[in-house]
Amino acid sequence: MSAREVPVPAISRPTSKDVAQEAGVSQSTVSLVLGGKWSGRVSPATARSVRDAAERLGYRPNQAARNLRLGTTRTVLLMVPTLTAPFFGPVYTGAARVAARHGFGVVVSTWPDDAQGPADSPFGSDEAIDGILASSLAPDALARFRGTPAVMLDSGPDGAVPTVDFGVADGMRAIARHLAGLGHRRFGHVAAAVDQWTFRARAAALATAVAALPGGALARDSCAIDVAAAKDAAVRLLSAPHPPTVLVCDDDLIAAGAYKAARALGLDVPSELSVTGFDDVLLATALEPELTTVRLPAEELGAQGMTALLDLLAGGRPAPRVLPGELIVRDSTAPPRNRRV
Amino acid sequence: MSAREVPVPAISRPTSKDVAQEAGVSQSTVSLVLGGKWSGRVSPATARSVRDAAERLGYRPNQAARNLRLGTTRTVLLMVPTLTAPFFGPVYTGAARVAARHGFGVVVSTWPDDAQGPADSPFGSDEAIDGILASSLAPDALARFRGTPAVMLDSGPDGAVPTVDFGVADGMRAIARHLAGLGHRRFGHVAAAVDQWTFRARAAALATAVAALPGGALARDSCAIDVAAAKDAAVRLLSAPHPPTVLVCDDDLIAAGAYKAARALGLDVPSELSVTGFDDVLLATALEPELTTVRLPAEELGAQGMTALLDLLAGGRPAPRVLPGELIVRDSTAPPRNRRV
DNA sequence: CTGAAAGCGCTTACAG
DNA sequence: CTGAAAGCGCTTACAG
Repeated sequence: MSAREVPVPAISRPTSKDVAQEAGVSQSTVSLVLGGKWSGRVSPATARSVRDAAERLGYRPNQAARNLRLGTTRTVLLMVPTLTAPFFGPVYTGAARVAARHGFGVVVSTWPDDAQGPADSPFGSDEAIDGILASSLAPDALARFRGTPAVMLDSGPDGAVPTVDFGVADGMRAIARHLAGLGHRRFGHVAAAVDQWTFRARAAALATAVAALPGGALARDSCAIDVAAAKDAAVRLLSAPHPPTVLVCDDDLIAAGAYKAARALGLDVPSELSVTGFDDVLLATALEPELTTVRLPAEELGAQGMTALLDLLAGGRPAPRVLPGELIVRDSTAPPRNRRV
Repeated sequence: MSAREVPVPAISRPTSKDVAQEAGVSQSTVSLVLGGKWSGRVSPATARSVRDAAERLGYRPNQAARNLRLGTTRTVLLMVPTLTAPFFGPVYTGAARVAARHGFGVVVSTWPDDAQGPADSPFGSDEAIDGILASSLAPDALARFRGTPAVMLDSGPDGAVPTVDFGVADGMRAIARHLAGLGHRRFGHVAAAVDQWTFRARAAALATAVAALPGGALARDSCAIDVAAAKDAAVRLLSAPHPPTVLVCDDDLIAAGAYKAARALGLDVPSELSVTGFDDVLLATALEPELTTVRLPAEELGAQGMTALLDLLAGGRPAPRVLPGELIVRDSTAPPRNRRV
């Protein structure tokens, strides 16, 4: 060994060419075999030797080359309003599970708070995606993505784009029915002050249900999806001349705020005030008393949405889907009791 | 127009070749200009005309081609134990924010529950990543990624891999100090039954702090990070002959379980039992009374981790970082009161 | 200051 | 049943 020897080349991953050489076949054969398109075109013996060679070398295809050749990225963008709300973790999980099964990856992006320039686009590798899954977006948030195959989640029916939604109206009706059955007539709606289809649908369903109830009355106040803001809104509702006997909340987190309002006002839940939530996130069972709410299958939303998007990408025309919510009765609802006004 | 005309080609995105033609220059010039490497090599006038042409055509470079040529994917994998825990949303958010600023995307993967075969690998596009950010993992979970640049988050110091951690021991000491100052001597530790560095560090710090306290006594029970399991563990601790006057919980969710145990046993928090949490997730202020806990800067963990990984990818050797937690005193802790045993 | 050419690693007609 | 060749859209030496 002399000091003059050539520098060792950097270790690099084996390519299909290396596998071909190792197996003593051509690159085409390797591609056919490893791509699963060999039957009837390559002899079983050759196929086996290719597989063995690939295994020996630890070969893994270069995705960038594959993508370039195929004109696809096998990556999908999931766009959500925020990742800090406990609701979106499961949505991602469901979407990623289905995607992985088809060799797709999922990148998440949160919708930028401000309409920043495209230079500050939420995803660095701009446009390196095959499709987009947009969840719980404001009305025309999708506008700037025209051209990219998209499926909308939890954003309401749309003529132009395939959708997957929750049956929130049914869920709200189930709450109203449960409460009416308990004897409630004076409802307070602590609504989320968020311009999304799902909240408009909840408000409309509740209003209709209460209106259909003999003697039914509904007061509404709205707030950000935030414990402190919800507490304030609930206090306002409960301080009215003829206060509601139940607070129907648009979200479990808002219900937590309603609990605080009740406590501040010296009202026991549920004997003096019933409270309901929506979503059934972890918080619902962490609260005391445990919260009556509507369970929304968030993971299923992600999974079904991804299934629809994959279908769309394959040239299909997926039908709109609605996933039913489920009323979960726990300990925060009870018959109303007369209360000093 | 005859019925024989050739079918219109599918609309396809413009390439750098199209831009070159539009601007009347070569593809090389386009690449130089758009890649920002033109100064001193291309005349300002030419550069301008290239930019204009790109703008007119709405050109956006094909990432797959770029990746193939450059041998990089500009994608990083964030691996977390679960996405349903409220802690990881912010970690992702912080990581993605820094990544986007450098033109990188972030794919998330949850560590598979079971050691499934590589065929069922968590990420579909196996290996289409430049690096990996692994958060809160069990000891040798990273083993199968040897070869890929990695940074470990919240997994404890490691000789081989750059790390970013929380100062959990300091946080636990701050809790112990706060409690000791209030007069507590009999501590109960509701520990997370999870084999992660962070929990071992918390347990060790608490044990040391209590041992250093004159008259200090510590009992420990452990449970899954789950409200119901935590309640059971707390009940066990509180049913001992000389029960603790405070329950130090490894997680805010566990603290919620402790609240339930207190309620079931008829103990008022904080007058008859103090409770502390860890993390400061949303739940901490949703509970009644609001929880004294240690805030862990989760988003900052993601951001610092990504910064370290980018540094590593650029050939640097990032130093280990420790992010301090902050004791947040709320209403769940008070001086102990004698209690019938 | 600018262009022609090579090559990243795949997949897929096409020829044999 | 198998191989040689083209080409996806970039970037970067290299020549001029």
